[in-house]
Amino acid sequence: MKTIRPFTHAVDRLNAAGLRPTRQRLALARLLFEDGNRHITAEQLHREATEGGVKVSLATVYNTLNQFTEVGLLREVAVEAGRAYFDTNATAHHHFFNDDTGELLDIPGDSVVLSSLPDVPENMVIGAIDVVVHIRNK
Amino acid sequence: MKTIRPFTHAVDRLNAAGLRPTRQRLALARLLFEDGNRHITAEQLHREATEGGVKVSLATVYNTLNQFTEVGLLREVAVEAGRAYFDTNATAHHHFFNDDTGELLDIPGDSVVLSSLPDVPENMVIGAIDVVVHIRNK
DNA sequence: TCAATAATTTAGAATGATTTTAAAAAAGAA
DNA sequence: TTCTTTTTTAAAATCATTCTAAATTATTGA
Repeated sequence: MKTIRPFTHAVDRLNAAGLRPTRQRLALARLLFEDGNRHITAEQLHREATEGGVKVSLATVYNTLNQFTEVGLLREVAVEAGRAYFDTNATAHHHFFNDDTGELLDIPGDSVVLSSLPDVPENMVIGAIDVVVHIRNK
Repeated sequence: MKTIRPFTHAVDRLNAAGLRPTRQRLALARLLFEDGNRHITAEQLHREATEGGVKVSLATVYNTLNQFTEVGLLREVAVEAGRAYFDTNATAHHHFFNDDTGELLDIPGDSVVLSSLPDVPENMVIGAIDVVVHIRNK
């Protein structure tokens, strides 16, 4: 029996996105996508790559995260001024943010629902809607 | 006829918050609170003060915004990595963010309602809930 | 295969926002 | 006043991120 696993391989994702599968991009894509959903900063990903023996510069990590975001492989989440988080789940969903630890967490499924939407100012359209639920230790 | 206007005077706000009403804090409090709700960055407030003839350093503007936030006179809103916005409406409410202009706007009244809340992870409590509706020109 | 061309990576400099430092100035208490 | 504490400040330091220009790598076409 064979399970359908779209984009199992990093190289497929890159090809589908029209990005050349370079050594660095492949290695970063593997770290990002091969192990379920992740929430990560550029520094964190760079450290992880370096510790895993992948030689890649911090500038390339930034470039790559931004490129992946542009083509829709990642979503950038704003939770704190000063730090950018990237989420490997690019579909619409919301987040817990642990104010104590700085950890970002998906809010599962539809457990947050916006029951009404505001009137949007004249000549404007709604893009993304971000809900961040700040949590801390009891 | 006399309208009840709590905290009309900056000095009252500072006293109530236990902050010494220094020249700088008073001037900044007036700019922030005497003219309806505002959404402002440190740089913006510093420029406004300077242009208005108030001599205050950028470091003091940062200090003051952080102190006001600590005592609950302001609320910090995270909409974009890299820039901190401060909102003079410290009560629970939500925001439009204009991705084109970087302008932050209150969403009026109860026009956004969260109809259900997610289960919070073990031993954690919910703090603030931030809803940011990104908008852009049609 | 071998240039020629184009895209990518990189180290390091530059930028922008914010914080820290240590000293001077201002405020409150005695 | 004078003493003590708090606040302000300029300047340096820090942190995240982007830019630059050169070196490397990938792709294309003969």
